[in-house]
Amino acid sequence: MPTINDVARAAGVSPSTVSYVLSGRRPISAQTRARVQAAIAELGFHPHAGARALASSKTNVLALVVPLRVDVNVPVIMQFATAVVTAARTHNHDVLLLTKDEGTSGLERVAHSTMVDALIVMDVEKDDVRIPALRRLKQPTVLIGLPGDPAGIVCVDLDFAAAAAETLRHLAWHGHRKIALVGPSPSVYRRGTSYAERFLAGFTEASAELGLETMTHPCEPGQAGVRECLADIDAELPGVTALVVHNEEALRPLLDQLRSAGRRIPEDISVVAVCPRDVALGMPIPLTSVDIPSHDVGGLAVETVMKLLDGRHTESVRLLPPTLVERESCASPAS
Amino acid sequence: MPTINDVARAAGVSPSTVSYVLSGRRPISAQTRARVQAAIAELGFHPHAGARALASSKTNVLALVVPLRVDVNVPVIMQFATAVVTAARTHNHDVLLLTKDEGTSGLERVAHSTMVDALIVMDVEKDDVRIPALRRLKQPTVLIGLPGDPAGIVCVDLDFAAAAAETLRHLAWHGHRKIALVGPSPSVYRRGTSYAERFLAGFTEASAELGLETMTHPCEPGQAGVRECLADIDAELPGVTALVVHNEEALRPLLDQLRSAGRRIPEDISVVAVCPRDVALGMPIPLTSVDIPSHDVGGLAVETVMKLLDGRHTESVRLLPPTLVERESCASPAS
DNA sequence: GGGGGTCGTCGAAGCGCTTCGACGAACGAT
DNA sequence: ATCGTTCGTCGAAGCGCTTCGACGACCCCC
Repeated sequence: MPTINDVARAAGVSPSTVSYVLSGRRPISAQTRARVQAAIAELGFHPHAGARALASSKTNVLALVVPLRVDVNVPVIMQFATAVVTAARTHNHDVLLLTKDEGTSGLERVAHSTMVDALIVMDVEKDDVRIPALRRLKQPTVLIGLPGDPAGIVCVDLDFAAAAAETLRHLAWHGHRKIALVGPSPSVYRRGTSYAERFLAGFTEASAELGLETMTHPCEPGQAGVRECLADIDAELPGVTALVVHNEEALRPLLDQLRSAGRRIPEDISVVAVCPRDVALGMPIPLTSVDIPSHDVGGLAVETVMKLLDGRHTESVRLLPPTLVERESCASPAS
Repeated sequence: MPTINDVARAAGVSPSTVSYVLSGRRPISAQTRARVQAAIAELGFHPHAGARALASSKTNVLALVVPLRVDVNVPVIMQFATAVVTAARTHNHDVLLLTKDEGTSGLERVAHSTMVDALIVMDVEKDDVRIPALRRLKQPTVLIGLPGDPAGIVCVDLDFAAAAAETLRHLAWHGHRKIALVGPSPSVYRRGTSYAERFLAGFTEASAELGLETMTHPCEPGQAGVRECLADIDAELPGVTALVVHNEEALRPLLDQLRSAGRRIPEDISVVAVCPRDVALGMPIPLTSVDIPSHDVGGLAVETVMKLLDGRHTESVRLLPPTLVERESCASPAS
């Protein structure tokens, strides 16, 4: 592996000049620059990342903390991750992958040992134990999600409360008055997962504002969970004409269940999903849905981190507005 | 951030002694070690990763290259990734996430700049353009998959040829003679994806050995693709009594399709899937399947990398034997 | 035509760690 | 007692890069 000294010698300049060619931090004459660049190309020189980090205190690496639980939506996580990696590369950064199960100590390890310049943390809970630790780090951090107390930490996410309101507005506009929310599994609520609570709160509030008759029900995974959930809904809110489904895994069995009960969509019951676009499109009937824009959120997280890294100011909480797209799962109730 | 010098001062020893306490590369008296460790704990010292990498030429970081295509099985990839990260951590390594779309240059970038000690590359194709580049790197590499010419590179994977044979043996044992393979989408074959070809070859060979009447058919994603695939199969191999499905995405629509055509599983038609265990279990009927042990393969990849890193020898191709587990989707044909 | 700037380049220091050689002390064997 | 070892520790060199201050050369303006 050639070093910067080899390049300098080959180009007949000093190592510092090579460095300045690379960084552009000082003016270098066109001829010199050309010679240096030729030498770099010829020798196949790549600066040593460790040496660079040591000298400049910059690693050009971001940490990305992903959950690896199974009850959480794998494709969504994957979309976030690829969005983050792709966006990071456009800013000349690489991504170090951490799993949530290392908890606080994992964050501290990579931060204290200066392996990364900044962190992006997914799957945030309401009273996330990692938050106090994150506040103490010298590296900037961006959360994907919204903890109970976001003070001192920058957060980005979809505006789930607005998303909930959006689904209800749409259904109300179609004329629905009795609407049930099929939520995530109870374990998600139990963990205090941020997006679940925000969606629930938005749903309840919008329901009151619109004067609707609604109920909410978590939904265990699997056929059995869905069956039970639907039964409870029918018992508690008889004559329900629309379902808002904020549970990607339940979606499929739920549609199956409705079909085998002879309830047609949208003739007998309307459904609005909250899920990634491709999931909504991959169902037997294309579902009217509020998109979960993993890609945008991931990209925004990276942009925000970059802003923080070069000291620019940024708002501390940034919630993306939801967009509902109409497909084929909503109609006016038969009445 | 305290440095090794701060620790040395606090413990009343020289920096090199602290280093030897950390690395254990020279004997240190119990008292000294205790004092040093106390100082480390008190100051919250973490060695600077860059400095360490520079001095020792070891980064304790692995690169993991994942595909980010959409036609490829997201949950499987995610399982690989988490298995790799988890296993890497047990060896005190972290994982840098690269996407396949950076191609050869991404590999060269992280390798030449000494960001990683070794690489693990997923989603290998038969004539993968990255292979020659990988051979040239000074860092050891482990492929998950099997290229056409694996010379000079270590590979680990499930033995897909054996897996195919296993499915046929099982179905033959049940008395099936007419069996069709529902394969991955044509684009997967077109790309020369290693596992698809190996499964196909194993299927064809075992079919001949067992004297079965079989056919194979790729399957486009989506309901339409499945419908077409089934129609072709019925046309080409009338009276087919069993299906081997090597296409995770097609699985669900395929079952739907069979059901709505009034073909019961396993009474009218048997199905063996090749997919991760949880996918097989998540279907309306628990499917008899050959497990794709992402977790084991990921773990094995890391173990292999570690072996290479400390100079131990390792076989150049390691294929895990498949295991078929019986569930409820196979029975003897009505005859 | 001399003073003040800017431009382009160099040299040296230093980032925080590992590692090698050296060296005194302690110890067992003769 | 003496010599050779092993044990435990230290000092210094160096890993490859960035960055700061310095310094000619050159240009512009009064």
